[in-house]
Amino acid sequence: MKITAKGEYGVRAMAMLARDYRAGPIPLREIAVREGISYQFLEQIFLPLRRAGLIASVRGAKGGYTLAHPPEKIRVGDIVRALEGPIAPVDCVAEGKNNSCRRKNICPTRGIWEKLRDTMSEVLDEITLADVATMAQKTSEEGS
Amino acid sequence: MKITAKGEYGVRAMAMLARDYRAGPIPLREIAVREGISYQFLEQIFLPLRRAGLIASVRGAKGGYTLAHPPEKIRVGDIVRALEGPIAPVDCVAEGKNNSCRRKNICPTRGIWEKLRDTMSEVLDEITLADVATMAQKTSEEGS
DNA sequence: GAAAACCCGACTAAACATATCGGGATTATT
DNA sequence: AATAATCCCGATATGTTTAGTCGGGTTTTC
Repeated sequence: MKITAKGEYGVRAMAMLARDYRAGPIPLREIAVREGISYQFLEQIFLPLRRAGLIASVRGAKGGYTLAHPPEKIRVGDIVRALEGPIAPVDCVAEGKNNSCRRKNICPTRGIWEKLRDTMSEVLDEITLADVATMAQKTSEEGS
Repeated sequence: MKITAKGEYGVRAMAMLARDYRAGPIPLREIAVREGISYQFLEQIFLPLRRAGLIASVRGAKGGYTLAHPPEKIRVGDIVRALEGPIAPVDCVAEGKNNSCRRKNICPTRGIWEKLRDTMSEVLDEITLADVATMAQKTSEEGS
């Protein structure tokens, strides 16, 4: 019932891009150092994020990555889906895979997983990167 | 973001025990056959369920398993926790592991996972085995 | 005492997660 | 034009987890 390191790192990295939005592209190496994540592993994470249209890249010297949209337009659910695939507690109720399970009509537990899937999606789609930035703000104030 | 086969099979098997509650102990072999699950794998699943006090076993010939409590007293969340451990999308916010993460106060993403964890717990704890039996009833009526 | 059933640790093959490696392509700066 | 910074990306390696098997034990009924 866990997301992978890719998902976790991806959300953290995107949160950083959100914080520094409009500051020009940030090189991946810097993100890796600041978050304490392997540079080469982060590369693997940013590839699908770019292909999903969540980030934009600038190649060459002085290049790096920026959010492809303002933070309030990017939902945590988008990031998780790009890195982990469709949200689903069990395969047979995966988002976008409707009606494929042949036991659909006789499976007594299907309803559980559908409800769980929908709730998980809702939570992750309700939270945008702008919200994450705000939450971080609040947390560090409390923390001091 | 998926539960394992143990969790899925466990919930299915418990749903069957709920349906046949008060019919005397059901042998594991029968459950395995009826659900199409390997008998030896099911054994591995029923051990933690018993240790968690969710099922009662009767040894010897004519033995088998029954729910340890009425279906309406057993929550799907109990089953999942017994088989998968604490509910948590990431380790650092695992149920029962409060305050252990040292980045707790500076982590901008912690709030996401806490909210997701709480919502997942709520959903799974809201559904009892009695509800699952009812849902199955409804589903098969629609299906025909 | 034989058969039915639970009990339970140890093992294994395959899949998955978490990286690392090696090099190529693009662009800013000098 | 050369250099350095940076993204691009397939292949490989390593470790862990999952899903399932094996082999034997214990308890109880008939």
